[in-house]
Amino acid sequence: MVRVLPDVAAIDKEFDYLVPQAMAERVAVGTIVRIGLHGRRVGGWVVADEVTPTAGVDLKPITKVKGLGPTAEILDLARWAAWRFAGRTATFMKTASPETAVSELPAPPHRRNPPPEATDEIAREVLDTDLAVVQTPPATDTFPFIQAAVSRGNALLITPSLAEARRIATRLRRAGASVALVPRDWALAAAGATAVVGARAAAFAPVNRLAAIVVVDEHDEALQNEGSPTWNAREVAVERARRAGVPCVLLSPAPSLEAQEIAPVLRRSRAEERAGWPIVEVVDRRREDPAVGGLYSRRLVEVLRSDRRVVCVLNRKGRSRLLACRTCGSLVRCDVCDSAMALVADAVLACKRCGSERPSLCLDCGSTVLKNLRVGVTRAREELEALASELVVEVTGSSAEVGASRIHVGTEAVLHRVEQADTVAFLDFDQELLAPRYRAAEQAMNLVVLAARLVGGRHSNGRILIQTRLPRHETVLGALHADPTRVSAAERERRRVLGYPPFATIALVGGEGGQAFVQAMRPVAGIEVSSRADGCYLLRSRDRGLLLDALAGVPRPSGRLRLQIDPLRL
DNA sequence: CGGACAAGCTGA
DNA sequence: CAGCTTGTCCGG
Repeated sequence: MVRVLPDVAAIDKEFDYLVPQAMAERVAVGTIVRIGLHGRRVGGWVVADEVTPTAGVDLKPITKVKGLGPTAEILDLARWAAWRFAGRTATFMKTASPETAVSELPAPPHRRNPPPEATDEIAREVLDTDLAVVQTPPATDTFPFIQAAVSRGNALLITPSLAEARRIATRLRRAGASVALVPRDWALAAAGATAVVGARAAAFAPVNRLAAIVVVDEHDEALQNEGSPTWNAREVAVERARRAGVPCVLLSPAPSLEAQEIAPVLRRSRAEERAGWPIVEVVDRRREDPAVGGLYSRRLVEVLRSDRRVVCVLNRKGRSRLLACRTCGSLVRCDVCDSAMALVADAVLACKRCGSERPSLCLDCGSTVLKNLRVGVTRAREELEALASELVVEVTGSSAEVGASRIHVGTEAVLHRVEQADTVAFLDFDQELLAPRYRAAEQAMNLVVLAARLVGGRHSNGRILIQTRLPRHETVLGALHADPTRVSAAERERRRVLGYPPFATIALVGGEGGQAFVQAMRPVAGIEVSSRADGCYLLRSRDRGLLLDALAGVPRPSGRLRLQIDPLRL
């Protein structure tokens, strides 16, 4: 007899089933089975073996053995993740399971000509520690860390995107390693590939005799699930390594505050750090002639008319409007929280972050004449084309293929889609800096990292042009000095004071069942509860365990419930 | 989640 | 009161 966790999102319960004699051999903890539950057939995972019968229930047999599933260790990890991110164990078991049924494992691949010994000294060193965070400049190769991990035995390599995982897999195969790219090669990974590589979900992938974990671009927000549960592969990787007693290395050009809180950051010398970043030029928009819309500085036009391949970034996603004083050029910002303000009614400004209002006038010079600074990518493309007297291609998330054009303009997506450039120009960096999100400064730095990768380091004459009205902002200075710690230093204090992650844990409770859920939670000292304008509830505690235990202790009310732990957008 | 069953609503 | 909708409960 076994205990089974059904693969039904809304049922967070386990049920006991009989194992028919003919199936007994193929059933163990983790096995994926089919069961009859309340008149329907559903899938599920065996979560316990040789269970003693519960009195007073007549058991049904398992209908079918579908195939191999996650190991008992991964099941435990899934249970931990369900607590850590206030989700369901089944959600994580699904992430940990193969896409299509695996009835048996292939023969374990023998370690071919052992991968070359890692030559990088830091790379070998960090794999001798339990947990390391390494600041790797954007234009430097992180492959030595991957090699160092693989040289220790079977390694798990987690990247923000499958595309990046594929690149790493290809390089490792060339180096002679047997590589499983998950989710596709789940069976090979379970059988014992030397390297298991994949995106976020790889944090739950099977690895036979795990020896090390490397998280590439630990700061990348793609490592966190957007929807609920908002689980983060970095956190899962750290926990998995801890449980397995193997080293875990977190790599990033701009380590997140979350990573910095779990281990000290290892950095290279200033000279090496600087060499790995491109030259950054800051254009102070307050001093610029407001040419066409003020978005195109003289310096930008110069670059556009040169022979350099240029990528222009203009994030006009979202509805937020940005205003500036027509007289002195200052940005209209909230006098309470410093966030950008929008015109909500005739002559009334409202802050998008804290909601405070004031009459529409410039606090710097008193002028009441403000201008809307928002220009969309489509308009910008036409204007850039006119300025450059050359074809300019627009690139957005959905738009067609990237052309052979010398100049591209687009939203953030352009940084992912264009493969190489000589200059990346942020037409309106203030929109990133002042975005009404608590992580705005860090997110803006992440864009600079993407831009730096596109243009390469100092040696390749890569350049980044930042047009801003906030030239003293720590993100601008951080980019200018090739020093991302400036951003984290400023950000750390802000978040500590305001009680944001990683110094507090936040649970955003929404959905129709949200209110019932919050009310069912009895008040706990140390957990602060507030309701928001959008009907969601925000729970905050400086003590993560306290909040997570409290959340786990509340029975889920009927109706949809959206629980997000430390959402990235807040 | 989704089937079962109960309670509520409608029209002849 | 049949025939249908809506709501609540609970699964081995």
